[in-house]
Amino acid sequence: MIQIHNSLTGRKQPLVPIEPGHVRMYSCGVTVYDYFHVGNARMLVVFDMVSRWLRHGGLRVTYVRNITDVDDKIINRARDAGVDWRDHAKKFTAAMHEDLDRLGCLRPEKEPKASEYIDEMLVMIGQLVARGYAYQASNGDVMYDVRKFGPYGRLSGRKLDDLRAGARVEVDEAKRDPLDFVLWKSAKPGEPAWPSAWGEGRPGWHIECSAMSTKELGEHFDIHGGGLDLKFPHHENEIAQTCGASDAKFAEIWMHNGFLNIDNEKMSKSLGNFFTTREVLAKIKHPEVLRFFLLSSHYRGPMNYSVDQLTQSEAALNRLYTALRDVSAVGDEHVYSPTAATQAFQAAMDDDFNTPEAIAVLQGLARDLNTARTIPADGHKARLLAGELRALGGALGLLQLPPEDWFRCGVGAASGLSDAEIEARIAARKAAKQARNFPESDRIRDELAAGGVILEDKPGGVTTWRRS
RNA sequence: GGCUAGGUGGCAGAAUGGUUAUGCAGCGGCCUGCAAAGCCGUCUACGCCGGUUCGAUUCCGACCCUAGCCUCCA
Repeated sequence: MIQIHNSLTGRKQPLVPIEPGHVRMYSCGVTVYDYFHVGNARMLVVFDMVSRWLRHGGLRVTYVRNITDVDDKIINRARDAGVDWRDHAKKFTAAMHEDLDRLGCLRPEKEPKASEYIDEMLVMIGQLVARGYAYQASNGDVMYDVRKFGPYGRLSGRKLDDLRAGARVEVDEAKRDPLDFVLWKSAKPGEPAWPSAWGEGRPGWHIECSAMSTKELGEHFDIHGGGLDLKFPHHENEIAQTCGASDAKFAEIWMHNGFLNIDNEKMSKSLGNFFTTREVLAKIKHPEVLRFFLLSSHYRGPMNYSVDQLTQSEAALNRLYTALRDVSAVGDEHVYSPTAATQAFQAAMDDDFNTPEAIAVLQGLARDLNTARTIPADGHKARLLAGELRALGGALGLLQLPPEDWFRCGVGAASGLSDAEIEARIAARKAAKQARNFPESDRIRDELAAGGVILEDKPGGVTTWRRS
């Protein structure tokens, strides 16, 4: 039984799908106004991991992750670039898909775009107005009246009065309460606008997720997720909207991933201390390094981004792929008999997706595998362990490359020596070694090392290599 | 000010009321022409102060510190 920490209650609870055997989950994706940053990548990888693990357990999963393609930032960026906002959003949607594919994130069942759900949003706003939860303010905007929604603040554990005591609330004469938020913004010249009962305008940010999740998953579904920064006010507002419009039960479990920090400060676009996923991918050996890094600490905790951390992740993957090297090339790697490792892995993942613990299990498995492969009689055992390691890694979206591909890619792969040149150097070294001309063979090895190629002599005169 | 999450060994990062996390780094050994990789062994912990307990890093309370939210943000 999978236990999940529910942000709504602050406790773990068993996942009992509303519809037996079928989990419906929604996560708030990104706003496509620029390349997404590594902090966004964390959320995207985390919920990809969640959906994978649920499927791994035999559940049918309908995963919906939205794309916000109508928003102030997009409109502003498009205007600055002198292009239509739709084209701007399309460009960065395509870029997002490229980067996500490289990170090994599977496509969700559905990726609704806000601009395609305007009608649904207007229906929901209409329901909110009709039921007295929303009003049209003097400036034409349609506002949500938070005082009317009793449970407001439940998710974030706040009371309206506490929030007001914060004092830094904006002054907006049009609002009945400073925390009232916009459902529908009245049109301004030059901005995208749609006709509505409240005049031409465009949606506020929060309403899109209520409309899209309801349309695609229904009013009552299993998991709703996103970054911790969306807990308040975005998710709080979503609850107010969806539940206000129809007495919906909405999401059973709310999941929030922690921040990716840099220098122990939150990485965010407004602070300017961020790296785009694209930049990071260009600097590392393989996108799997970033995926591994993002899964190497528990999803709810904070984690710190640093080059050193990425290097450690790369080293960890080197170790795992080294264990798989050569062994996995033999036999059917999908056939294996689960050992205690599979059980431990499953227990870790079932306990609120404890990926660091699960990764530790993989590392223990790698040790057993390394031991088995040094014993000739254990060849079969080694193959089974390799199969198990790959299968478990696959549950996290890791370790799916042929090991040789992993070792041959690297920062020097494009600019340095070609594979053929390396092989030629190795042959020359082998000749020198056979002539017991060790100074020469060592010179060749050092030369290759300087070019980022590390040699490893194996029994039987075989030399393998890898790029550092 | 209100609310939330944390403080674990050189670094990263889990579990756990008494017993090895795991990886990297260090040290010793095996293997190797020497390396690399691997294997074996090994050293560095549990913010501070009280309490509960036969026993607490683990439970309870106070305190200190850090980060985050309270304004767009994964």
